[in-house]
Amino acid sequence: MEPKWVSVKEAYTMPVGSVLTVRGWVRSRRDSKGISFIELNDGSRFKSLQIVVEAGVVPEETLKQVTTGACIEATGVLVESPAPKQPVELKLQRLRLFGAADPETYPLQKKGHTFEYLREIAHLRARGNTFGAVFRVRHALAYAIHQFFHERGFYYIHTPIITASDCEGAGAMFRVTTLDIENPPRLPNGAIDWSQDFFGKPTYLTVSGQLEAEALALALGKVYTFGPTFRAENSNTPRHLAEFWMVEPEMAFYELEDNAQLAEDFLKAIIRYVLENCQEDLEFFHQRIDNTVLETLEHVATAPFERITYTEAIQILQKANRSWEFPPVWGNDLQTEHERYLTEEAFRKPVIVTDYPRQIKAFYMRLNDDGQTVRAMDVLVPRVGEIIGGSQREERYEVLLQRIREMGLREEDYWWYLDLRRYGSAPHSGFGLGFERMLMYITGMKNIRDVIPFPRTPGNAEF
RNA sequence: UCCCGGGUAGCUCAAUCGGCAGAGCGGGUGGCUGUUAACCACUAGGUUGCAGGUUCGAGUCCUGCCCCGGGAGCCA
Repeated sequence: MEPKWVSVKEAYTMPVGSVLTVRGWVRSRRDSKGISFIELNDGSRFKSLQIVVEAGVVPEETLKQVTTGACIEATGVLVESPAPKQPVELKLQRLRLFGAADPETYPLQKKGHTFEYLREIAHLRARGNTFGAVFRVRHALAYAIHQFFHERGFYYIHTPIITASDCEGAGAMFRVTTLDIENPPRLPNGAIDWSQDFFGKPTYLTVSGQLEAEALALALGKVYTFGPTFRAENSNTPRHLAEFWMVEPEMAFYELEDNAQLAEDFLKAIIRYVLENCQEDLEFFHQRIDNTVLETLEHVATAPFERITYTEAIQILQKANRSWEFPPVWGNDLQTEHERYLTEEAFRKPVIVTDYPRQIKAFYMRLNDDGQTVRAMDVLVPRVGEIIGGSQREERYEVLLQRIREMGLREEDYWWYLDLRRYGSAPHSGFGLGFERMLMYITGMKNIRDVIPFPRTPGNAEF
């Protein structure tokens, strides 16, 4: 009978004496006289499995090809390791080479590389410690998000990727077209005739599924989306991507306070899940990437978030004994330096800021009775800044219509969105979480391009 | 898009005032009975981002462009 093929992760749980087969990629090989050691990693966990090759077990020509990056199958007996660095190791009986990796050209070395360099070889970087850990945590976080909402009675819905509304105010959009851009059909006046395009009108990649999610929330009660989102802004920062993933819950009958409470419970729950299920990877991030990660996560998972209004935030900033590049003034949006001060210095924990001036927020946010502020909320966290943005939505038809008009938006583009207020309207709220920003926060990674497998940024769509 | 900083061997970096382009790691060869970023010896490896200019002479100075990073804006 063939020995059982197991993952490295499974191998570590099997009893000494088991005969088994593992398959994976060689991290390194160390030779001594008459004995070789292979570090084999298959991505199933952070730790590799040490394979011991005694003289004569493998032909020398084969062993020579077992270099960093090569893919092999190893069959042998699990034995206790005499060395302290690993409890068990695999004493090799049979080796099969799936794919060699020419050491003269293989771009990954045993030793560390800069993240900038690894971005140029994104197709290979997941084979290293850091990116293997990032992508395992990425999976765990996605799973935790679905689990959180499912357990609370939310439905996972899918909103369109292609949209015709270009006026949500969330930034520049990517156009989607099948027209011949060298020679588009034109109207008599020379303008491009979009009625001949695939959808009969100009279309774009979505910047948010929120408006459609509201429609579903006003039928199913509690829903959420978790999908790709696109922004064509020429943003060149460690916190922005042109293509990123966003989680957007939307709840009927939730007011702003319920929304904020959900956001806090949500962040705490998904952090707790990762703390409990990704210990080995998190320890790596703590040791090698950011030595504050573990305390920060433990703290956020337990300590209550701070809640202040925008007006209170401005007062705190104005009283702060320090100089600002942009002095805080009521009516202006909070600058990055302001957000960082609030969350990193004033409170040293996540802060939920609510009730922003109406002029600086989107048309769909519910107007407060003061007529000056809207029921918006941003969740700010140390180092990353704004990680969640949300609001209670304006459910009053007349007020919403007036807001659309005063923002200079075209009423006819929002006919169905207004319909939701015309027929069976209800108070409702929701928010958006930047999935990659959450991953940055959890892993301590400093650049958003290093928490997504193949980042899309201005000038870069390789891979 | 704006403001800074950078681009030299496969990788990470050094090169004084403008004067012979170097090191560590990685690779190759050999050695070493249990290694852990193994170790020891030897060895190969260069269009100094691209295009011009100044100069007896440019990695170094000047101009333009490209790319990368940090900060800002926009936002999640």
